[in-house]
Amino acid sequence: MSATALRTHRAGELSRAHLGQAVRLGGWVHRRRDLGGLVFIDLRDRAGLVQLSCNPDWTPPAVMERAASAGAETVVLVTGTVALRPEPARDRELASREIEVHVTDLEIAGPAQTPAISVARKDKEELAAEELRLRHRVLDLRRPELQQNLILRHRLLQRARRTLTELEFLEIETPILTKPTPEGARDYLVPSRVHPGEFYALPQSPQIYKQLLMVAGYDRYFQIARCFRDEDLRADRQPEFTQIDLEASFVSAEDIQQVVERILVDLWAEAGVAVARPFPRLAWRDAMERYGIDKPDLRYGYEIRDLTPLLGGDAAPFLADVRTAGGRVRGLVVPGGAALTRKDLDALAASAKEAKAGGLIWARRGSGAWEGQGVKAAGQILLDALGGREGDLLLAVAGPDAVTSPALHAVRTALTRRPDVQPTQAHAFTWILEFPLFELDPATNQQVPAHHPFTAPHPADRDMLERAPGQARALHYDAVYNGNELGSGSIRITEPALQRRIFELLGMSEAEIRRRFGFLLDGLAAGAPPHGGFALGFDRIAMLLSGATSLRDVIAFPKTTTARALFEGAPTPVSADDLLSLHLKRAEE
RNA sequence: GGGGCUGUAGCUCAGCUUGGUUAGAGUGCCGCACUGUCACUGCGGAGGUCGCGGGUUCGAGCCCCGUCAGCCCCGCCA
Repeated sequence: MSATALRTHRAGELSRAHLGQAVRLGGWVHRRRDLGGLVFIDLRDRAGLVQLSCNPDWTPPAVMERAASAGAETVVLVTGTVALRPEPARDRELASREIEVHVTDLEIAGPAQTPAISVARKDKEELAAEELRLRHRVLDLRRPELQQNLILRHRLLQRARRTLTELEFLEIETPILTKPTPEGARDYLVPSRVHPGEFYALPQSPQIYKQLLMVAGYDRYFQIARCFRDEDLRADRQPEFTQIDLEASFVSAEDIQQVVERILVDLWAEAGVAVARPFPRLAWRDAMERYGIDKPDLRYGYEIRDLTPLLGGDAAPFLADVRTAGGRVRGLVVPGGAALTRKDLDALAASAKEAKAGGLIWARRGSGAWEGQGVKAAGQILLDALGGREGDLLLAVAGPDAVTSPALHAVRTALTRRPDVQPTQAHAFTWILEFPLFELDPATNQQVPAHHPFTAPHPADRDMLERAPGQARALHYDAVYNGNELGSGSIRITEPALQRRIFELLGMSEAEIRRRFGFLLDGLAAGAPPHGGFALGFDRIAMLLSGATSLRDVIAFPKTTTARALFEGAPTPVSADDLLSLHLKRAEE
């Protein structure tokens, strides 16, 4: 399969099975070892490395000379014979260790300047600075690690396509030049040349299109969709990213979860990891109560408990104050945690304070005696009530849930990162169900959709929409893996009247609803089947499965944290003529 | 929008704490030698606007201010 007009094999494919065969290879000079009379070259291609052996016994003088002069990263075309290496010289490092290629001809096909960053790193040689790696991206992409990441990414994409196709999903593309929609993030806008003053937007997701495909009767849709959001970036966030986007008709939330579980199990299998189904399910409220976060890492224990009812009348006065103010005291038990040093405790307290907690209360039981801070009186009662044993540590935070949840999540995360802490399982998937339909935007004190405005309310909470919208649950579910949100989905609103009412609750006028979402409402009015769907963050999945720590290591040409492309140099200023033809004028400062 | 870290040879870094002779190391690069190496080895050599601008000082890689770039985090990302 790898044979072409110019080569018979890939270098990395050669093995003992090819002994004695005449081969022709094309690849890059990874390393060269010139012993004077002998020259060895490690030849690299996407399949791996093979050693080329140039020896006057089988290599003509002119070829010896060319081999000796081929610098790192030069592209060479090689003719030779696969041979067994001399016994003591067999290298255990290379996949093709037992064999080498006796070179009879070698041409320089693509001379290379001395590489600005090294592709063939020595043992322990540090990676070049990321800025240089991005600037010289072709060289960085030659590194076997990045090649492995992108090869795995390819296999994951193909596996997702195969699974979805087996499940009778149709891959349908949707527009990239689309209509600005008031989703959460800022849009990337594209000016129209033929319509002065008008703009397309790049899609933040194909959300409305996929719902309209359901209305159009396509039943099950998927797309490996590129999405664009003009927001500030992180290690796990790029301005353009890829989702495995899907939608299906005549389904319940459970149906969608089955499909997503199947995809995730197949993707993890593709990466060599077996995971069991079904995934555990956790209501959003319970996740917040037990872990303080809507994407808990279930590889670890340290569940959060409500200590408020356990506090007797002798509780410290400030705890009583918290209680009367409607807050609670919540905490967790660290088995064996009494061994933590004062410095460890200070570090944990710092993470709680960074999450805006007033402070971290602790109590520990050493050999018989109780020590503590803030809850001296209550510590023993609490630990006893929680089943804490000698050597255990109690950590607690007081205040409203909005304070204690993030603080205890931060404490719990800090605990799990301690080197002596072992996860109880390697791969912990979970579903988070029944998210709230709305949440309060702290900046504007306005009701905003927790997910997006097309999410259906929970049928049991339908009457709460008017009475207490903040209490209403949604048919919205997230897939969570080891504390990472992999994706999000929901059952959608299909009644035009209800969809209209949701828009109103979000503060939109009739005219605004018409202008922004008229095409969706018209679609729903055309006979909409019940439907719902999901979107998986594919880059993040590829990152987790390849063991990378940044999305940039699973994307061929990524952007920097300021959304710049250092390799090709985008964005870039355009000429006055270009602006003019787009009817644009640069705003004066 | 805010906070933090980093920026010295092609690359990776030391030097900065406490300002003072000619800014070092490893690697890469160039030259010479070398017939079984595999991080080849040995000898020799070239290579620096110390990110950029300004300031303090007799004197700045080092101190101060500003700025640019990369990375990490908060806000933001339905």
